[in-house]
Amino acid sequence: MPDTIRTRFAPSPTGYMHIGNLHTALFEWLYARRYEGQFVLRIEDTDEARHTPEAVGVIYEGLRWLGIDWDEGPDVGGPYGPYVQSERVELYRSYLGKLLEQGLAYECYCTPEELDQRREMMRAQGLPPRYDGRCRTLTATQKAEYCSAGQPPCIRFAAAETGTTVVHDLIQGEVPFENALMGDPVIGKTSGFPTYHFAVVVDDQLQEALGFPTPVYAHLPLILGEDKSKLSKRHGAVSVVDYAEKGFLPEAMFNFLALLGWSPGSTEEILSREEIISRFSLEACGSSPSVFDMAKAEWMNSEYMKTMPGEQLARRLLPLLQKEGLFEENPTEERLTWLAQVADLMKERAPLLTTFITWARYFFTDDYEYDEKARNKWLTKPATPATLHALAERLQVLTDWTSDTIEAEVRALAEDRGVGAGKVIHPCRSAVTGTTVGPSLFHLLELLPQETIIRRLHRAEVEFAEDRAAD
RNA sequence: GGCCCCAUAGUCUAGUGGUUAGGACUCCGCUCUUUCAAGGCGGCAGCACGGGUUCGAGUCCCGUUGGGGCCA
Repeated sequence: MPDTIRTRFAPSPTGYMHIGNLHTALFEWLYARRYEGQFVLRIEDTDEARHTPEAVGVIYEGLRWLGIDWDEGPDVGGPYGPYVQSERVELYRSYLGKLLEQGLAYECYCTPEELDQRREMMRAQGLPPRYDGRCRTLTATQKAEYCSAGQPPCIRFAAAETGTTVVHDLIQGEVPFENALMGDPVIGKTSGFPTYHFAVVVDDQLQEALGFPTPVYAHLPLILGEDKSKLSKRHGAVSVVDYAEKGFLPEAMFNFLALLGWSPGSTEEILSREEIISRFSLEACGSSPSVFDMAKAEWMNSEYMKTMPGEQLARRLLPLLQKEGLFEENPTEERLTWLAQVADLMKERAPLLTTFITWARYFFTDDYEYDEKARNKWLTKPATPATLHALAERLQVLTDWTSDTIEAEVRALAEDRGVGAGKVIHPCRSAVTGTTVGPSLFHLLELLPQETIIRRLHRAEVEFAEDRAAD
């Protein structure tokens, strides 16, 4: 075991960040933090065709969203830079050259068509389709011929043809590979770029050349979709921004992902970031893939929302509300305090920030729908318009707008009419919020301006009185 | 197709030879409340299969099946 743990996360900048990649990054980060080592970010963009600066930004954002920081990386630098592979091509080229010189690699002039054809033949014969190594033994004259024909070679590694290579993996155990089964892998493309595999190996092994111990691998199990196949785009939301946009709190996602493939060894489920770091270990990581269960992820998110102070929750809600046009761009301190009160009142219910906003819409606008249950069960009842009218008249004259005074009026009205309080409460809730569910009615009324409530009561009174007249 | 890894309820998992197999999500009841989408209480449901080893196997070994990964 090396004295200093160094873990590396090496994503390709593909323009979006998969939640499975984030899971991998999290575990590597946890391991580094647990043992006070370094977490290194390296961008693997040797696939020249597809890297853009924005795509690298997506990776940064995904990691930052979850609260993962890196000790070395393209933007922060570090002693073993550069940390973007495309900036290291000269380095890889020099290693390719070295291998060629030593006869450990050779130039291969086979065309993709020829290779395909031969693979097909081998398959037809029931043989494993692997490169037959024919270019290994090309003579100088043959090479010259190909060259003059203008055909650029790729470079292959002359792999051992017998024996077994054993890779030690901290999670998967000893993983032996039969050398005979593997063809000579391409390590340099015809374009002169190194292949992904070669670059990775050079980068990892370079640490050894620089006096670090041989890198040790730990292959984490993958995340699967609900149908148990590898999580991919067709499973719907898989990119990190999708979860952020859905309204997941990063701390909840952190907790949830940590528990996917790792267990603290107890029955605790809600664990803080610090607890997770201090209790993390590779031994406690499972080695079988696990399914991403959205229902449980939402449950965990709701747990975090419930325990979060309203003030803090309000800050998370604010940008989403503004985006929906439900909140002003430059709110006053007073308005933020009010939002915190709304958050406290509603946070028991919603599983996500977005559902919170949907469910709490009536706090921010008069523009909400009456849902089916509110209409059928209360609003269209014959007595309702009169009840709403009477309630509005009583509430209108209140000089002190608090849940207590409101409750007193509501109950007094019910008593006057000789009905249970529910006969006033339910129509009122339906009229003022458009729905039959929600928090304590008197507390929610208290948080809305008196005139807003009066207006909404009258509006519903008129609308449903007319409704019946039209029938 | 070859090689490797894995296998506890629908899902995430605890469990390292002797447990009534524990927890959580989901689902379903009941209950409280002015409502539930919240709270409280309860329930359904699991060691993939077949052989061994052992006094005794979820736990160890072999095979089968299934899933996943890597290679091509």
